[in-house]
Amino acid sequence: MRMPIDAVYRRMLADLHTAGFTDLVPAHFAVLRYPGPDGRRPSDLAADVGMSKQAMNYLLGQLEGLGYLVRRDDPDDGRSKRVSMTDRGLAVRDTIRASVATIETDLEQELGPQRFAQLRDALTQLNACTTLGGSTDPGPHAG
Amino acid sequence: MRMPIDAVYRRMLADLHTAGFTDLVPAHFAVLRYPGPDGRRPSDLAADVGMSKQAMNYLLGQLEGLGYLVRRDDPDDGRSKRVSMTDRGLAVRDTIRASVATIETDLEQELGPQRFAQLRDALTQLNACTTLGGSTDPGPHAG
DNA sequence: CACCGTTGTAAAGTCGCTTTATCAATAATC
DNA sequence: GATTATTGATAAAGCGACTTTACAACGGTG
Repeated sequence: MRMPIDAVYRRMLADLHTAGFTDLVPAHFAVLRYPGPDGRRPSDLAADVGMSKQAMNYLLGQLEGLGYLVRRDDPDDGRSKRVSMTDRGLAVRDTIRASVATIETDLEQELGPQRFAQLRDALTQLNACTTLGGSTDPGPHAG
Repeated sequence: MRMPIDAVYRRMLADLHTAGFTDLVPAHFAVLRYPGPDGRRPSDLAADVGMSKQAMNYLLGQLEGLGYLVRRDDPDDGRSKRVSMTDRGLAVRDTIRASVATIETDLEQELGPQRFAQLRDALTQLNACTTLGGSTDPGPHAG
């Protein structure tokens, strides 16, 4: 189970690199994932991924430095900020979506339409079920 | 796809902790995985996991310090060493196997026998196929 | 206004690695 | 048999991706 998902991540990163976004590293997927950070607050993004605000802000700082997004003040709340994707950031988002689409097509071709649908449904069900339960909270442990 | 496997890892670690092996951390799974390090050489283990010999040796040093294994000289090759699991190490191996068995049982109960078998087969096929291809070589990148 | 919770962030530390560099033992070549 | 290349382990230093701790700015509530 571990190998296929690792392969998917490698493939996505490879697609991004060949598309010219060579400055992205795997850690950035914590930000650049569905539904994307555009218009959202750093704290909320951190909560989504299950890591600290500081760690998320560290990644956001990197992506801002690379020109993928900017953090601007929230007009409605003086404390908070809002992430706003640049054109480059939107291009990355589109590239990721295209990559995922082609990967799914490849998987469907490998497994056949029926088995692919079964796999998708099974994983979706596991996502929602409580059997594997457990919080996304990383808990107190360094590393 | 990512969420279920993360949940499995958390569950395995939780089972180990409740079984009394509270000093194990996720990184140790790189060593304590099928088929286990017993009788094997550090270099080979590193190659299996796809990381450097130094990193593997770092983990082996931790596990040796915790009393899970020892590194003794290879009688057939003066350069190399062989990993030998202690009783505690063997107990961990058994605990992991039991944990995996119960997790699979739970998944089978959640999905039903047929869907569980389908999931297993699909993932096995993806493991073997070249569509997702790509080497396990981490390549030259720090992180 | 005083109080408390929240947001962002700065600083320092930790962990799990990688790269680089030795050193010893073996294997290959002359 | 001496020299060179390869393989194995491992120490040292460094980096990336976090964490914990600490704090200042802001906002809602009494």
